[in-house]
Amino acid sequence: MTPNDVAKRAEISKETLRYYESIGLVTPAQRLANGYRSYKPLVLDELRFIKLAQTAGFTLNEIKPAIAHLQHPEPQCPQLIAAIRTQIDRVDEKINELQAARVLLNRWLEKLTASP
Amino acid sequence: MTPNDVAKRAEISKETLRYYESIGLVTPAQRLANGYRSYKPLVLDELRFIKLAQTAGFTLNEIKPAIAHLQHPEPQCPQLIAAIRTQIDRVDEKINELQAARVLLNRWLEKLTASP
DNA sequence: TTAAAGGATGTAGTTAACTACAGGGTCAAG
DNA sequence: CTTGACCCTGTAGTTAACTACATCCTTTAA
Repeated sequence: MTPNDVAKRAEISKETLRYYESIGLVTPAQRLANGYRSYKPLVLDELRFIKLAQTAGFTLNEIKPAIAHLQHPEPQCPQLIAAIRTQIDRVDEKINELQAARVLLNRWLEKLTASP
Repeated sequence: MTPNDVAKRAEISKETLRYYESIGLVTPAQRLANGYRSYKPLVLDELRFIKLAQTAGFTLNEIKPAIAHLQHPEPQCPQLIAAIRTQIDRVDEKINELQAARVLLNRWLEKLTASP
């Protein structure tokens, strides 16, 4: 796949794709004879994961090792399992925070829409 | 309250507090004869809200009008009510995204912990 | 064969949200 | 009457995550 294809499919810009590759976040594309990048479909999974992780509030630096582990799925790797568990905990924490925020917003709304 | 007090109570740095005031995010402190800042307790509510809104993924620019409305709670202000509803929707959206991320992480975990 | 579309590299600029000086003032305690 | 803990302003630096050039190369369609 060309950078353009990947960018369109993953709904990111080509520049961002290059940036991700430059910081070693996604697996680098292979190169054709002319030097053009050629991506494997795997990169789409990586990008999908990156997006999800970002909305989950993780930074690219935090996402990096997870992606790296994704590449080398040594079965039963206990570190990876622990890492995922940690990430799940952090997602849960974020969800709780958001729900707290939601409650607060709702309280306001009630105050404002209550009979004057 | 002194800047120090506020910072400690709100668990932010004095610099951040000054920064928030400088961009017009929180209600400015009154000044004593010597020029020192003196904050009203209200600022603590504002800071608490800012923290919540930030964890909810809102930027300071998005938070600003909400805070401003907080100051002038004209009863039945329909714009404020609409704004809060919008914010609630966005929080819900974020929660959904996080839950999707959680599902994905769990799937991975299951794959890895399944019988080899 | 040339023009458009896309590709490559390197570097510089941007935005958000802080964070850290530098250089000076105030004030209570000892 | 000085020391230490705060306070002030202004400005510059930092980090993350892009985003935008500038400059040059390759391939395909007309």
